[in-house]
Formats: sequence, structure tokens, C-alpha cells
Amino acid sequence: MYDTTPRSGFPDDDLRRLFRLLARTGRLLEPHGHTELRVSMSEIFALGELGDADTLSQNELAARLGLEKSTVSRLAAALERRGWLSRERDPDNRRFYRLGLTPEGRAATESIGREFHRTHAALLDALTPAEREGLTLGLNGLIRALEEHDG
Amino acid sequence: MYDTTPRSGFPDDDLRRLFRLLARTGRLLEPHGHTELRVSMSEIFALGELGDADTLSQNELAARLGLEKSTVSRLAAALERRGWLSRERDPDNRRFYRLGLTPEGRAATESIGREFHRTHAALLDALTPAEREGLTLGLNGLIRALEEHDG
DNA sequence: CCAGAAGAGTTGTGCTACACAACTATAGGA
DNA sequence: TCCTATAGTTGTGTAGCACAACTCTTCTGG
Repeated sequence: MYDTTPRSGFPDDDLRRLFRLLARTGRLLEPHGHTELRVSMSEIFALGELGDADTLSQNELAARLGLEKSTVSRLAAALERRGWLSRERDPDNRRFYRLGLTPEGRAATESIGREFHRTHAALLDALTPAEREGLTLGLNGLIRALEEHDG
Repeated sequence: MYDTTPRSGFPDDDLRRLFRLLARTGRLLEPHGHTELRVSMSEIFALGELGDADTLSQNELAARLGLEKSTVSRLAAALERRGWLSRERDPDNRRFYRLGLTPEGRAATESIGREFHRTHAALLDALTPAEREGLTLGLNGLIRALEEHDG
């Protein structure tokens, strides 16, 4: 694909191939079979952040998700309607929300996490041990590079 | 994030972290600075497929992109309007189009390819040689697994 | 103490990218 | 020749997002 001038040891053509595949196979990497209604990818990420963080303001959540605050406002409203998210005003500063998972939200998050785990494990089972090891090493480097890149 | 029961050597938590990062940093991996007007990711993939294949029907292109034929119909129309795509009816069977890149389309594809290359190279430069090597190995395994998975 | 700036969240609006369904047009049989 | 299959088109609806203008609360300087 495109101009390919290989620099030895630079897996950037593999990166491109991966992106194409990801774009094509789409939700293969996303859990899609889970029984709980419909959950968008952003909602899944939001649940993950909330699970990590205990309580967040909407602005903090927006920053973590890389989404606009208006988007997160509607996202949070939807999760609340679903009974997965509790939204209380911060008593110390009533401008802020204190977002947190309800018990149902926590259960849903764990269920989705297990689904992710199953999907990925099935995929990774098809790799050789050396490939898995390399993937771990390489992905961690890539994640570090990405984090450095945007700060 | 979520339930994490590590299986030794299984980088699936890294996979999840990568997906979150990709979702968050978004178009960091996509070339966005290129001078040529606006090009959507699907258009870029389409150009890549057409560059690989010489001529394709719209249905074939749709299959390769994993998109609906109606979507590809409009996609192709847009690329044609832009002067990057030639759409002639197949003389042997006038139901088919013969899609191919124009010289301008080929030039644009190459320019975009170079942009990709620059972006990715900058990212990969931040990796250690061992990480790059591992990434190559791991990604190729992952790509193989994905291709097996959907056929 | 009060006016206004600043910040958190909401709502209106519009855009992009896509799928689905119903259509047209060409081709290939029985 | 009609009937069906196939390639592409067009109408329409939806998801997911950003941007801008709004409200409400808090903070600050005169």
C-alpha cells in the first residue's frame, strides 16, 4: 500500500496494515455480543474511567475520554437513565458533578470487561508465544510513544 | 481497567490500553496535515486499494473496504469529482464500472503515503530497536489472527 | 457588598460517515 | 421473451461527535 520504502526494523507498514484491518473488521475487537442492550464504545470507555477513578466531574471525564464536554453531558445523562451512573452535585461546589458507578453500573462494567477479555484472549490464542511476547513489548513502547507525542 | 486476570504472556491488557489511546488521540495516527484539501479515512483506504489493484468494480471496492455498496457509490462519485478516480463502464459488461486512479489520483495517493510514513516513522523513532522488532513480530501475528478470525 | 469574570454543565444545531431499503439499468438464461 | 440475478443509485434515517450560545454557581476586585 502506498509508497513503501522499508527502513530496516521499522514496522510502519505493518502498522498501516493493522489500521486497515481494524477499520475493516471494525467491531471485531469490540465486544458486540454482550447481552446488555446496546453500549457504544464511548460508553464503554466512560465506564472504564469511572471504574478506575471512583468519582469524577464531567469535565474530568471529558478530558480523559478526549471528548467535548457537551458530548459527555449527553453521554452521562444516557448512562444515568440506564441506571449505571449516579450524578450528584458536589456539596462543596455545586457547579461540579460527582459522577460514580452505581452497583448496576459496576456489574455492567465487569461484564463488559470479561467480554473484552474473552474476545482478546481468543485472538491472542492464535499467536505464537514469541509473537505475544513481542506484541507486549512493542505495544508498550507504542503506547509510551503515543503518550509522549501528545503529552 | 475492568477485570484484569493476567494470563502470563498475554498482552490483552496492553491491547485494551492501546485501543483507548487510539480512540483518545484519534487522528494522531492519521495524516492530518497534508495540504490536499480534506480527505476522509475511507477515501484514503479507497485510494490505497485502487493503487494496489489497478482496476476494480465498485462492488469489489466495497468488499475490500468493508463498506456498503451505496456508501462506496457516493465515495467513488466524490473521488471522481475530485479528479482522482476514473469511472468507465466495463465494455464487456456495462453493469460494471472499471475504477482506476487518474494520474492526479496516483500522485495524491503517493503524497498521502509519504505523509503516513512520516507520521509513523516519527512515532516509531521513539521506540527501542527491541520494541520495534517485537512490534513487527507481534503485529504480523495479530494481523494473521484477525484475518483468520473473519476469513 | 456587589458587579462582573470565570468555570461547569446544558441545549440547539449541524456535520460526517455510515447502513438499509427501494429503485433503475444491464445481462443472462428457461 | 419474460424472468431473475446483479451492479450501481438515490432516499432516508441514525450514531457520534463538535461548536456556539446559553444558564447557573462561584470567585474576585473595587
